[in-house]
Amino acid sequence: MSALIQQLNPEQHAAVTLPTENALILAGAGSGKTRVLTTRIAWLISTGQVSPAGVLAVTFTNKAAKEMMARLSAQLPIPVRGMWIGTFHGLCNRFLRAHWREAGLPQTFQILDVQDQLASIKRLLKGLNVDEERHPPKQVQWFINGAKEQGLRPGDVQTRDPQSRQLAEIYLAYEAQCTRDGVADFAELLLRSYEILRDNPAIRRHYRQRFRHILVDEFQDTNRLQYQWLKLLAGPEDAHGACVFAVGDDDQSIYAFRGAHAGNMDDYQREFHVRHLIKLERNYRSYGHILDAANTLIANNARRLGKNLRTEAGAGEPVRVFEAPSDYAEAQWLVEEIRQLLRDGLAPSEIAVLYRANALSRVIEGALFNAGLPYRVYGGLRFFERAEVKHALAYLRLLDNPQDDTAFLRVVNFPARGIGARTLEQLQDAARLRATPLCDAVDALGGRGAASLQAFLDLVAQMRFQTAAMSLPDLVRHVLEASGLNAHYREEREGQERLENLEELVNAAAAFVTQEGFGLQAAAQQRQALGASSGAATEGLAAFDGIDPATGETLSPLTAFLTHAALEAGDNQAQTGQDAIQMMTVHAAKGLEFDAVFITGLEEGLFPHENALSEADGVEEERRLMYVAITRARKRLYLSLAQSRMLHGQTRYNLRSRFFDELPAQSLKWISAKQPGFGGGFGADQHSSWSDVPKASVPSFTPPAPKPKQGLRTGQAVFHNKFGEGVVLSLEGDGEDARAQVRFNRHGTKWLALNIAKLTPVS
DNA sequence: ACCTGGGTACTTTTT
DNA sequence: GTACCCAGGT
Repeated sequence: MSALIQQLNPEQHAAVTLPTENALILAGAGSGKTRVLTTRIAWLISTGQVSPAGVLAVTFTNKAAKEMMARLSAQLPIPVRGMWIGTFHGLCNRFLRAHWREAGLPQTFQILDVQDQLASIKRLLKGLNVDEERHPPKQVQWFINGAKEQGLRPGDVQTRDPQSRQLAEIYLAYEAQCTRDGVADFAELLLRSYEILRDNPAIRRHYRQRFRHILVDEFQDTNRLQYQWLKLLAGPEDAHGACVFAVGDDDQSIYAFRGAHAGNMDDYQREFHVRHLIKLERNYRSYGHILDAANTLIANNARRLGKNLRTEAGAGEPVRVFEAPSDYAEAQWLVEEIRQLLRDGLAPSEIAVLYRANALSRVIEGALFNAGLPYRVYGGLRFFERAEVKHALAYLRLLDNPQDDTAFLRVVNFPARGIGARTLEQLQDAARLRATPLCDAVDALGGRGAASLQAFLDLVAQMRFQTAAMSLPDLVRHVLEASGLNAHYREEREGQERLENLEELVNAAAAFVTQEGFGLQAAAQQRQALGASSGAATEGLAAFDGIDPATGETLSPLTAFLTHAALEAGDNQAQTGQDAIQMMTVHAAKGLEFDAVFITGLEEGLFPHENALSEADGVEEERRLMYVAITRARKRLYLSLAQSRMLHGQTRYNLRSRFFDELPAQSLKWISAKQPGFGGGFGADQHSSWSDVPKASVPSFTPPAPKPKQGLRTGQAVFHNKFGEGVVLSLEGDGEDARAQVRFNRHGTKWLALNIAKLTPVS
């Protein structure tokens, strides 16, 4: 332990060994934030100031929580699994599983993700006969989540005008529907936990006595409700209050659009009487020019707590800037620069291409693909959000809770079993009339529809019976077969990938069982090791995940797995297993670092984004976003922009981003190609040929060059492979070594390596 | 049950 | 440009 402490720099050391009082650590990018957090916990425990059970550490992402647990278990010889380390939602879920009675939830309540919630709202609006023009489901969803994140129930919502009055009514009906279904949405997990703590003195007292130290990661990202929750949990400073250790960086606050309130940092300092504000300003990540760029840029923001990153690593290479005539040329330049970096020995995964909006990835992806460079695009659907996986999960949810109408409607007729829209409408009417879940209204119907519905219920009941004694992976496999999902996708032409995902779901279930160490024995051992249960939990309060305080029963593996699926949506792309160039939005890059970083599309309207210009503090948030992007780079940073770019179906001519005027000229090197446009090679010598493009020059509008004619054009060829038949949209290269963008159906395109001889020209 | 055409939106996103 | 949703037709 003392060795760990000694490795810290003076700032970090001061933070880790702070006395027991509320503190705020202003942790700059790359300043060893996670290290300080985990070492603080390790220090507190190893010096006997707190037991592992007395620590609560909260993060925003599962990734951060896992990272913290991994590092902590490397530092301390204690089982970390049972500690209260997790995301806000994960910890609140754990809390609600223990106090499901007080929460008024079924013990096996399921969690609605964003998709489920929207489906639930759509169903509700139909039932209420609400005009979807007047109240678009998305807006209703936004309203409800917004209200919950401010701690407001339907009765607390301001209802001055008819519009908001109706929204409040919908909110009320939505709550009733969730209760009937036995489900909770994400915001509900937090709000209900908050309310239990607020309204139940015994529970509040228990947790306040238990958690002596509360540590918060990414504090600048907390929303109002999360802050109030922390305040309630910590309790008053004088009496039995916990000690709060908040770590954050106001300059990296980029989530205001989803309710993050960086002002919580000011409130926290005031309301928690913070005496020690420690700044971690020594950066261990980037070279000097990169940090100079970051520091100079962010200094343009008015309201800051104030911080300046420094390094002892030297100045390094200047930041390279490239202004391309078009988005296409920008991508070509990118390819050449990346090739050079790879020649220099950089691993592909150490190169990141960042952009402000996902739409910008397309051109770049095309260029990388055609160049034969391996890449991975982050974003899009995550594993547990895929349609086929959601279908499977819906069956699993029905096993657990037949009243889950969202799950019911999702699969009642999938795979198709002759239950039409009219039958379902009748069923929903009947259920509404009786105020029961759909499964309890089937007997109200007659005719063929009723028989089909009954057959569905029987199917689910049969699955429940058959799987009762099965292990979780076996259960999942059985449901995939018995439900007909596997058969359905085996039949389908393009079902191969979906089948693989379903198989992956079985693997995920198996991995989950292994990881969680299911069974009472493991849980009991964990409790014992932490020395938590006997003392505090004798009050009848559970200490651990999924343990019913009254009966001591653990959650079933199935319920736990479903919770896991909702709370942790998984990776957003199948692992290629290949070392690949990383492509992602700037938001997605937060918390990551790479040897070389490209920030693309640095144009007015794009970055800063035009929508942000009209919002209060919008430009400041964009600037913070740019700050985050810059500070991702360790060794090399590239900035690029295009004078013209195809966006929303039309060519736009954007001006150079204002951020260039806010960067230190001495840290930038403007480069340009000898032959801008197409066909001009951006050879290796380009990298040393700096041009003298003056920084403030107005970009000249080069008319977009015609796209080079390369092989066949859109719709002129058909391609066959295992995916089926597809239309070639664009083609590069020749012979057996061609690459093409192929559209296989009306839903999306794929880039493929193919042999031109295999193409069938369209007559 | 499946296909097709029209209409629309389109910044960022974790849980 | 294009991705997605929904309505209405086959």
